[in-house]
Amino acid sequence: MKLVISNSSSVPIYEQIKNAIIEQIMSGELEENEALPSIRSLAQDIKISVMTIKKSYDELEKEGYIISRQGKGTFVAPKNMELLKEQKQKEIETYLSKIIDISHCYQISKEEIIDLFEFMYGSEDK
Amino acid sequence: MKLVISNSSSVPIYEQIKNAIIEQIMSGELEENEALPSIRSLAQDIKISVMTIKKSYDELEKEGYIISRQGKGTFVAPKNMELLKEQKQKEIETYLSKIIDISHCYQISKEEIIDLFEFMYGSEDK
DNA sequence: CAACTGTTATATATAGTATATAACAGTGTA
DNA sequence: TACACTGTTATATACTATATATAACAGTTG
Repeated sequence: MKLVISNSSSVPIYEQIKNAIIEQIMSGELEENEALPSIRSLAQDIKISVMTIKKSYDELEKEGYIISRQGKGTFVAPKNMELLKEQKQKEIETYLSKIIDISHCYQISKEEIIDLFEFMYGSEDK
Repeated sequence: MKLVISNSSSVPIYEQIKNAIIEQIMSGELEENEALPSIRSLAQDIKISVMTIKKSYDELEKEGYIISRQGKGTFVAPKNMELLKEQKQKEIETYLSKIIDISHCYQISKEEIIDLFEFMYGSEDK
């Protein structure tokens, strides 16, 4: 499993791992029922404490992305991705609404924001 | 001074105070050179530690919104339009960054978001 | 001097994050 | 059965951010 973790980021390591795994599940890189690396092997692989991996896996399980079975391993859960995507779309709408409020207030054009968005979209680390 | 502070919020209290004051400065509710409440009186008013108010004021001063004078008090800094613009720009960037994180994580394309933005931009009340 | 301002220092407490180590428990296989 | 994997739970330590409390210090004004 490929994971790029930054310990200088303000985003906690366990959350970086969590997000990276969600991303891989959403992209299909990790398929339904596929086994994730064991917490010990992943911990050793990316030089992170076992307990930190455990925390990531715990939250992923609580949110329904994966399923852990003692003695067997951890697996990608079957999931309705369309529903998840729609939920996240609503979250995006909330942020867009705030941006629109500000831009109206300060007469910032639609195009300016789209330009900024495209610039940031391209330059942000994945 | 009216301030609504939630101690259950994940946003630190000192930051809630900071944001509330910035908002009042930008809306004109607090005018240039107007005196802010003293750290002790504000602390007593909203039942918050003096040091927490101090931290809010310190950051506001460091960012150029207010000016503190030992023995005299704390005052709204002369308005700097560039500063205000930059503040709003940063706010927009924060929201865009969150949107980009989600879109990367959930495989939502740049175009989908731009389409959604343009639709919302046009249909929102002004 | 008294009563306000802000400033600085010290100490304590709690929560979140991260680590290390150890023991416990379930699964599969030689 | 013994072993080598899984995940689980518990304990301890450490660092940081946040928040509080208290005290002393310093400048301004009446």
